[in-house]
Amino acid sequence: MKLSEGVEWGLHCVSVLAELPPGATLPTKALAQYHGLSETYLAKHLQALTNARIIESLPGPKGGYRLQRSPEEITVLEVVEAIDGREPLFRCTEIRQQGPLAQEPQAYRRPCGIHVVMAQAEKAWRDALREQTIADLVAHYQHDVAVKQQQRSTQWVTERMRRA
Amino acid sequence: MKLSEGVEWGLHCVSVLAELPPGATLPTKALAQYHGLSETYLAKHLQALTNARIIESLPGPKGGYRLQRSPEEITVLEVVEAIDGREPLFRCTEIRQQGPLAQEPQAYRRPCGIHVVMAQAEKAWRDALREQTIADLVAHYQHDVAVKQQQRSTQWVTERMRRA
DNA sequence: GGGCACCTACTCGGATAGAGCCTGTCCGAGTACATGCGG
DNA sequence: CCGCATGTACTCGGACAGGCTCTATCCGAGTAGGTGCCC
Repeated sequence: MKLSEGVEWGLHCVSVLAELPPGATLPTKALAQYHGLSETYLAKHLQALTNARIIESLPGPKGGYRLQRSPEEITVLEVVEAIDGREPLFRCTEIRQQGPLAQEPQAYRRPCGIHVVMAQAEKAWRDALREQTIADLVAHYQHDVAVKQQQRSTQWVTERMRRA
Repeated sequence: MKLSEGVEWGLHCVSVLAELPPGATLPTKALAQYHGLSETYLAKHLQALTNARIIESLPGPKGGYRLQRSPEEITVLEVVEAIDGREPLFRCTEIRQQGPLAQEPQAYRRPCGIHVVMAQAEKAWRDALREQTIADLVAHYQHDVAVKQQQRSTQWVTERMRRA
């Protein structure tokens, strides 16, 4: 089992969009070039982020993508779920109700113990992702990366962004 | 993303084996019938559990599977990793080092912030699974399921198990 | 000179093929017992 | 009657196809601006 690679792309791209001036947008082409990604495939994931109300798109020659909310209001979990889906990692198929020892359905009101354990672990995973926001990722980036490199990045983005 | 369905099978089967008398074994056929599963496909997962040193196999007509350690010493995480693999859910491909803004490799000594967040969440998930053992699952089962049903189950297994 | 209609270029959006992993299956290697024979 | 060799049935182990999701791509719908024409 592995997460979709698009999750990594989405988190990086949302982080880049978080550093844009208010209202400004950045087209798919620039976002793809920034990290050396496939433009067409990235477009698919940006579409998923749009459907999840995380980013919004402006069509047309001066169009592009920008955040729909402030970075503090977007959790990492939202981005992961938008791209990878909201279905649980572990899906209990209730095999305890199968086989020669199966009882009538009403005998299984108590949840399956294995299902409970897996759900608890999954909740811990989701909680950890929910505690971190895009703003935290940006702060981590600004703290770790050299100022000069950040200025290069800002200039590169500024040359390709479209103002509101 | 979803976990392999074999994880559910493996956890249920290991729980059944945990209730066997010491030294007794149960063949694949019985384990598959118990939950109404495909015998041949379940065999594949039991093989993975054998390679992971969780269960052990005795060949021959009186052969079968039994736990290699006591239920208290087998964590849920071990079973999950034995069947689903030990690779991390999120694999950072270091796309921050790609594109026109890439620096020399030595500039990336600090870990990627996104990678850190995903790894922390994954650790929370694994920790939660590591805290629970097969013995806990069995205890949950014995607490929730009616005694009469447990007796039916024990009898069914006893008729098909092989003594040491 | 000003306003308007048209055209072009660029962007996003959904629908369409290919690769890799999970699912499902089969047949062969090895073992314990039952059986029949020889002593 | 006892011991042994053989045959058989049953078990696990690894190698072999099919389906579905993720990966990757393309073309069409829509928009903003530029341009040329008309008033």
